[in-house]
Amino acid sequence: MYWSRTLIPTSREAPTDADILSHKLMIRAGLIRRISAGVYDWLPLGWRSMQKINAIIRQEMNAVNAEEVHLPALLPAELWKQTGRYADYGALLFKLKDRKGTEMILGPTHEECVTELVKAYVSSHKQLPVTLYQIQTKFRDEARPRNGMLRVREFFMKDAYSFHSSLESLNQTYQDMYNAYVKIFQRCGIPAIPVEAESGPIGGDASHEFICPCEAGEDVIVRAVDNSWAANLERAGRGAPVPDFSAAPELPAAELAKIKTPDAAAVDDVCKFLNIQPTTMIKTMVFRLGDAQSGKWIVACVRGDHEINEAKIRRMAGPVELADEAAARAAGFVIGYVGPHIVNTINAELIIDPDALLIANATTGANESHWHVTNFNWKQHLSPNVLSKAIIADIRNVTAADKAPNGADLIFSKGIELGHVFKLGTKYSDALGATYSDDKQQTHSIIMGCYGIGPGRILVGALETLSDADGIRWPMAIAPFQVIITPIKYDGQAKEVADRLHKELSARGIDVLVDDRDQRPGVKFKDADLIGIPLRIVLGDKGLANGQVELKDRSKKEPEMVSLASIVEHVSKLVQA
RNA sequence: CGGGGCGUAGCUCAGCCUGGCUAGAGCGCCUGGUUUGGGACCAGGAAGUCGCAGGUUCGAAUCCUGUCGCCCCGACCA
Repeated sequence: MYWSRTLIPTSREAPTDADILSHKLMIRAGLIRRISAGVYDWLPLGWRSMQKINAIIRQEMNAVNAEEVHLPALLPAELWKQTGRYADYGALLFKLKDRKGTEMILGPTHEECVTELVKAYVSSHKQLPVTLYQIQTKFRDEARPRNGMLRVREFFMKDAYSFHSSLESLNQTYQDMYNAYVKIFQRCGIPAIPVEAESGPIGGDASHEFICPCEAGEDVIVRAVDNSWAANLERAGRGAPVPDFSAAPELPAAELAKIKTPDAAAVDDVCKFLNIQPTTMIKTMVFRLGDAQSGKWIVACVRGDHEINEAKIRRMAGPVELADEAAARAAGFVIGYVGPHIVNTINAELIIDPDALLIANATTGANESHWHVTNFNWKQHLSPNVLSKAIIADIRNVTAADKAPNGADLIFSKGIELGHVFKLGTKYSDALGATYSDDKQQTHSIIMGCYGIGPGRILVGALETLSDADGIRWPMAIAPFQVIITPIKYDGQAKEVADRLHKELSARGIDVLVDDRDQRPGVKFKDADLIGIPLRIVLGDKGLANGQVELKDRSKKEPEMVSLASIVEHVSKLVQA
């Protein structure tokens, strides 16, 4: 391709609304253009990279016997109502109606759709396992699109779905996919760490995320310093075992002492006011499981310096949400000043984090506005009935004071979620009635797995982790062009040579861009660095007079001189490498 | 959804507070010339519904009201 014939709108300045590095570079290098919040055009350069990423994904999916399909983005809402996800996704779903008034949605993912497909045609264990995948645009009406291509409303996603008649088969495919993911990210040339992950609203019981570590990322991951273990913060468990109730301190009976704490609801405020440490406080939060009528209250307690992990509470208690403040107040919870002993008088499930259990003579809310209590002890101040039903469980985020399962210290870092593999089980096949008959004519729900990758995020991850002050540095495998030919002046012998090299390299399957613009050399060099093509061949009069051209690796400081006679061979080798 | 900020030329922004000539600059773009190995220079030029609607006023980019769009922070740590 010739620069003058395509559309590569580079710019010296990034728009002010671009915040993170990858976003600035994507705009400046002319990869994308925003058309609306969280919706982007892919320009030729960006699209070339996306296609290369997708090609790698396809190859690795095909290699593990996954077969590509194309499913519609426009889906009947009814299908989603059957699995309950129409409600679960809520405002995140793009909803619309057709001319007849039928409710439709734009698919944010395709479990329902693909399960429906398999249900229609698969009925025997002999047809299983089967794995289908697709790469296409998905839609989510994000509350706040942000960070350029990182959180968008329309985006590409590769999602694969596997269907099985046994857990062994699911586990095998899960492992194949996991391995395929490792290969995909390696081939794309970007770092990706597999971490244990929460399966989230998608359901299921086991999952891993692949995280590209970088500051722009929205996820927090926890790793052992010796790399023996890594997990999403949502999922990361305390290294130490969970004790039972007998671990609570035994103390001589003491009265709860009320202390006035005017306007000090937050732990930090109380500590400042009373001059105590957060580690001596019990933080109590109220959650709600289910709706207003049939639901129940959940009271969760952690040590004052710890953060409650809602995902952990959900995992053990069901789909809880932080209580609506007004509703909780109406029920008698003095939000801001709740103490665990509230469960003596209000019927609620009590969940206690082990570290909160171990505090002796704790300070906590008095269940009365602007009052706290001290000398709180679990065994003394909870009624025996409540005490016998209380649950001790890990319900907090791990901290730097915790250890990995093998005892190693922990490192916390941010990262971009590139991909996610889940074992789904039968959530969707149950809901939609996707079943098979086994060899004894018994009917079972098909067991499923699902495996997603965000190709756009691979691109973002590459820019975030590999760029330098001059611009992008594409890994060879996903570079929009592998070679850029920069004639100092596109004229005379340089023009002849540029055209010939373009032809010869292209014939070898190499993607070549010739900068044929009538620009000063400085402009061409700056642009070449900005768009980050891995190899640059510079054609200057002096070199050509001696049968030499200059070869510059984007990631190296100095260029090398190569004879014109051998440049095609030389470059071909570098591209293949 | 809550809070904050911003919409003026393709891009970055000034002008607005305190209303008043024909709405400006830099980059980019077009023409001509000089240049040509790391974002050149000279001369000339094109390009703006000042987001949109309404209002106040003799007069609105500027003040008021509404509305749309965009960006940032927050949206569980009581």
